[in-house]
Amino acid sequence: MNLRAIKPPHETRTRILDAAEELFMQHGFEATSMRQLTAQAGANLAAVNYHFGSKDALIEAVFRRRLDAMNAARIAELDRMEKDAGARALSPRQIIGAFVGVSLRMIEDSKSGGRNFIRLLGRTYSDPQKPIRALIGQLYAPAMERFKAAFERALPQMPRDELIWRMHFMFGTLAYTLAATDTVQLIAGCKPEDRYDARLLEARLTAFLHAGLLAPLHDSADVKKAA
Amino acid sequence: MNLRAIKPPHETRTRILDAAEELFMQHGFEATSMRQLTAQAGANLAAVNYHFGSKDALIEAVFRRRLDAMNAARIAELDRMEKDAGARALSPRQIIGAFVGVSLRMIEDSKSGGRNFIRLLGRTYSDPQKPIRALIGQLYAPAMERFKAAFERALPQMPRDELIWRMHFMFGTLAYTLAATDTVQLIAGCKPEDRYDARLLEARLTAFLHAGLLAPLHDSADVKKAA
DNA sequence: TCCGGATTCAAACGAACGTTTGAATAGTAG
DNA sequence: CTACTATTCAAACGTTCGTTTGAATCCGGA
Repeated sequence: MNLRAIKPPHETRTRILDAAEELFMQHGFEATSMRQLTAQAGANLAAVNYHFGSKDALIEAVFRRRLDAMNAARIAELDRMEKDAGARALSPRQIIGAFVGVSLRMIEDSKSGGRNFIRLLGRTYSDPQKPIRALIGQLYAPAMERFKAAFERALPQMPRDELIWRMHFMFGTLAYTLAATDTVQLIAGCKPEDRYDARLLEARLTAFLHAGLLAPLHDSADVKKAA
Repeated sequence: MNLRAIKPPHETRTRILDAAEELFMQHGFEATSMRQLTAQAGANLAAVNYHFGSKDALIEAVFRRRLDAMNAARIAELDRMEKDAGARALSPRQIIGAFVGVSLRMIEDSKSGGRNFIRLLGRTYSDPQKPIRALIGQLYAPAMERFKAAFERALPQMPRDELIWRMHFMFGTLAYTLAATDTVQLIAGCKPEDRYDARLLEARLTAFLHAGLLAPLHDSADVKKAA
């Protein structure tokens, strides 16, 4: 009977995913042991292998649970804005907003544990393990294509390869900002209480990314000068 | 006798550091075992503990070997430029160039293994292990202070906290760019042969960072609109 | 009530980990 | 050559890891 969804909808499964999200974020994948993880989830050591098959499969499940929905939300916001705009092209600022807004709104929701996931995600973009990055890349691919197309339409005069690099830079800035919101204290003794004012952070980040995306094109003189 | 510096100047030590740099970059700290590491270095398994004391101490040594020199080079370049400028203030572009130039020049040098280190460094900024990030932060602190002061002089009209965040964003963009120069292929089927044209990358990155740093200040209307 | 699949549990497995040990070797100063 | 220190080496240590096993327990449907 696959009616498990009615009464306890994978209660243990969910608790394991939540615990994994938090511990993976705090300590990383390798440094989080199954014993530590199942203990935090209030489950038996064997529960992970029973419900997910292996630790690697659990890692994948942690990302699939949230990332599909996140990227679907991004694409939906883009669709909605394009429908509202009718024939007019979207502004770069709107497109950026659709991309970073989803992440930053999730960071505010400390209830459902979305914050843990966002920080975990930011870390994982540059994870040394190739299969993990491959998974992330695969889950991101559809949204990436969609946003690339939107930017190309909004910035028809920008060379294709330049746009790709600027998207790369923007993506990196977002990833790092999400992953290392505590590192900013290293730059300055920043008061930690306003670290998570997501609206202010969104305004700051959007202003930075927007300006970077629309930066004047470097000319070959710059390249020669840098040599 | 501590004349070891004449004939074989810590030959084994150096080989271990080189191997560690490469393997840590490829697989991360935890996923790199001492057996794998010493095998690649052509040394005995016990050599790491003999020369460094422990695996953690080796990790620290890997960063100390390069990071002190890197930040000294950054500060020296800043000093030189300020001396050349005399009473005039440095331009933001010059300061950015001093910061990213050192990293990007190191990525070209595939001979001494600097490239491995740069990519390893980019990854480590967002390493989940707190002591590792603390070490990096500590090694970076002097240069960070120096650059913050330089930016404050170049941009006296910019609010202090805004500048800190923009430095944070710039730092993140650089870190991610260094760490994930292969991820750009996920955005588009980028030809891998020009991935490491460091001069072109420096021009692109500098243009992006410069525009982001000088972005118009967001006003409170943006924040309200984003809500 | 009793059955049968789903889930939980305690216990154990073999493998791999970082580290330690004590003997063997290399290389130099006296 | 001898004595001594620095280094290398093979072997083993105890621990922890992810996973497996087989019995115990839960629980809805006949």
